[in-house]
Amino acid sequence: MVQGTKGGKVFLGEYKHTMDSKGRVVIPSKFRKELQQGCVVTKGLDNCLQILTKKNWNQESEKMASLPSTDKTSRQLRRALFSGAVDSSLDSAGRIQIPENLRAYSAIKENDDVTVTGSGPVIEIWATKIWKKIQSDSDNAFANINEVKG
Amino acid sequence: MVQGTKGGKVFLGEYKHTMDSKGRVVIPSKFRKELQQGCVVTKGLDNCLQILTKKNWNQESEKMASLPSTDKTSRQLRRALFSGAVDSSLDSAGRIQIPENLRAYSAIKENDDVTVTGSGPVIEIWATKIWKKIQSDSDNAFANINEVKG
DNA sequence: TTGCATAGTGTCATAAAGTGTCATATAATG
DNA sequence: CATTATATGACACTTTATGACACTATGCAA
Repeated sequence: MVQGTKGGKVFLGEYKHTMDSKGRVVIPSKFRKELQQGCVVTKGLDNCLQILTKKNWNQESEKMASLPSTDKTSRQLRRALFSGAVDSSLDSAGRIQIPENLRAYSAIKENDDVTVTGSGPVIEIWATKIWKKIQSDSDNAFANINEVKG
Repeated sequence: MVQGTKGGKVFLGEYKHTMDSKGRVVIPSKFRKELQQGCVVTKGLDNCLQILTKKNWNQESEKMASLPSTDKTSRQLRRALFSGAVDSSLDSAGRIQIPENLRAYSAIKENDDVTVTGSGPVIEIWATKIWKKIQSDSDNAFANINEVKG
């Protein structure tokens, strides 16, 4: 979804947190500066959530908004993109509120362990359970590539 | 039908409510500000209802009005748009009344579950039953695109 | 017309969800 | 180790959602 954001911030790293009893998740302090001006949370692949800076979101969504809604596929894309997104911002403690539908999508419940990762132009939020599985897959793929190359 | 509202409010998110016993539906608080000055409810495609801000409605209806009435599809679209539309507004509790004909169109009955979604320039109201189906279609279309894009 | 039924509107009380703030615990940094 | 920053939980507070109920308007039939 998000790609080729030339010159934009690159988010790196992996952080463990928990969702609090009110559905909030702490954003690692290293990521906060870029999100101070507001951010958008959307559904990502493999049940993760993505946090985009306002700037990245605008780039993505403007394409969508201008598609003709007479075309069925366009309508579907638009609905998926917009209905799965939320305007958000950090509170004074550096947290964001995850709305119900996105909590359901990501399978993160109150008090669950959450992994927040920097993934280049976007930040991803995972149920730690799911992240562990994905990570081992990714690591294997990475190892295999290096086997072949090296 | 509705598209390309550059710079206008972009509605985001998915909210679950019910229609009350009098045919009213709560509008999520995040959407209310833009509708305070009045709104228009129309029939949308795929059995949803759409809520447009006054501003968007004016833009749309002007486009429609200017379509050639020699073209059959244009005439049909125009009739559907205008005859299915109602001027409306939020009550003091943030709800709108859905008139009988639109309830029938959208298959939403008293006390039914309703899903309200932000879909960019417009707000859509769905019978939750129908939304669930539409959503999985939309999500699939969306996922496919992202797979391809990488 | 009067009375009745139905649909719609407005308001309130309660419940639920979300937000903000603070105190303490933990970790990071020099 | 001392200092600072960050994370977490607790709690108070605000906003929003929901259902109930009374009131108004409208149409229909006796």
